[in-house]
Amino acid sequence: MSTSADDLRAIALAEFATAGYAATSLHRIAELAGLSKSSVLYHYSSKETLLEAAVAPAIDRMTAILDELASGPFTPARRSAFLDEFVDFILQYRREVNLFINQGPSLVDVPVIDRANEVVYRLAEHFAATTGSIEEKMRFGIALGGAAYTLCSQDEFGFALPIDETRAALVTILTELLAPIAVAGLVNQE
Amino acid sequence: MSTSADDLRAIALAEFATAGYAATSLHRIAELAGLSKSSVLYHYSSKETLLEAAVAPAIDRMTAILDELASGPFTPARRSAFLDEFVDFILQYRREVNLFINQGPSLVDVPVIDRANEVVYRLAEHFAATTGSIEEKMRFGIALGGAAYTLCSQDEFGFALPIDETRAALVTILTELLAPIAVAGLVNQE
DNA sequence: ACAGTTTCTGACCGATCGGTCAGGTTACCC
DNA sequence: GGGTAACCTGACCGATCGGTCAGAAACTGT
Repeated sequence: MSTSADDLRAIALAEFATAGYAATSLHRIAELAGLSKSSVLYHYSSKETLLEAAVAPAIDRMTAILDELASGPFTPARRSAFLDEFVDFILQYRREVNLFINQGPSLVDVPVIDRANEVVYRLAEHFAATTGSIEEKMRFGIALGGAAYTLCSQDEFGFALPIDETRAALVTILTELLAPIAVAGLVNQE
Repeated sequence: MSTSADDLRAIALAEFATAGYAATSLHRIAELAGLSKSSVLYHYSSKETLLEAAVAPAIDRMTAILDELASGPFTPARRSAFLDEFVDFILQYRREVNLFINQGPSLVDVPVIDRANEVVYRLAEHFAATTGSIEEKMRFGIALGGAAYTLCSQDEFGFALPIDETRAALVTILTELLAPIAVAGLVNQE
């Protein structure tokens, strides 16, 4: 609600994504926000709560996209629309996605990360279903992990690429990567 | 030299790659090796030394591949041979590569990681040169980050895919992803 | 001006971190 | 068997971690 709480959320998200959850101390977050550590713990009762607040919107958004996707047949038109939505999602929530991809496995005991891992699993399930070959699984993994890596390393290297050009390139590359999977999911051809 | 030192190196590498360098304590490594924390510090004088021992072979190998690549013109035959070598490298050193990709930016103060980041930069330079478009940069990033993600999440999910099939799929996908860049690097066509 | 609520802070706590050190244990060599 | 070097350990250190708590400071409505 207050600006301090929102500031803390944004700062924590950026630090968690770039430096890592374990490597980011509450003192560091407080320092960046111009507050004391106690104030951080006033707005968020624990470090874990802060992580949850930081990543929950991204999980909710991705869940909504998946629900919408599961509500009807996977026609080519829907496939294309989904890819656009997915790219927008990755662009808007690149820090959160990077956090899930890079630190998800090492934060399994945190409930909100489990929710995120479930969403990733649902997404993988939709693309590769149960009959996915090894190459299909790898195409999906490379697309997801690769997109997350490239987008967040932009932050880390300090410069920001023009967003519309980035989006167009991402749609091109992901469409190319996932095309065989999407076709197989639609007509299940060998 | 001794088996303890090698065991520690292997255990530390696996833990650093999956749980993260900051999140892995010397006590944890010692526990997995069946030793005391003091014994770990007997074989490696610090946690940073242990990290260096764990990742140095991968950096040396990648440096050698890049030196060889820079020693002559980038003919199609060399391009194909390089891709094979590169895929073998990623497969053999998947834990190290995953560590560089995921934690490189957050470990900039560690000298050996700086060496790794330099190697990644040399690699990127070779592919995208100075004229690389945004899409070319992203193709390279997705290939590298995506391959590292898919290979290491295999470890994390507990099962290992057949290696020859994995290698074949990886060559196919990376060739497809990097083809436009390699061609541009050779003849610099628009 | 007053009371009440929100926001913020420093002092403090137990736990764990990486690292040091003195000394015990094992293995090898003559 | 004695010496010696390699290996291993528990006790300990200062620093930092996440988190608690009592209370100061600032803002609110009346």
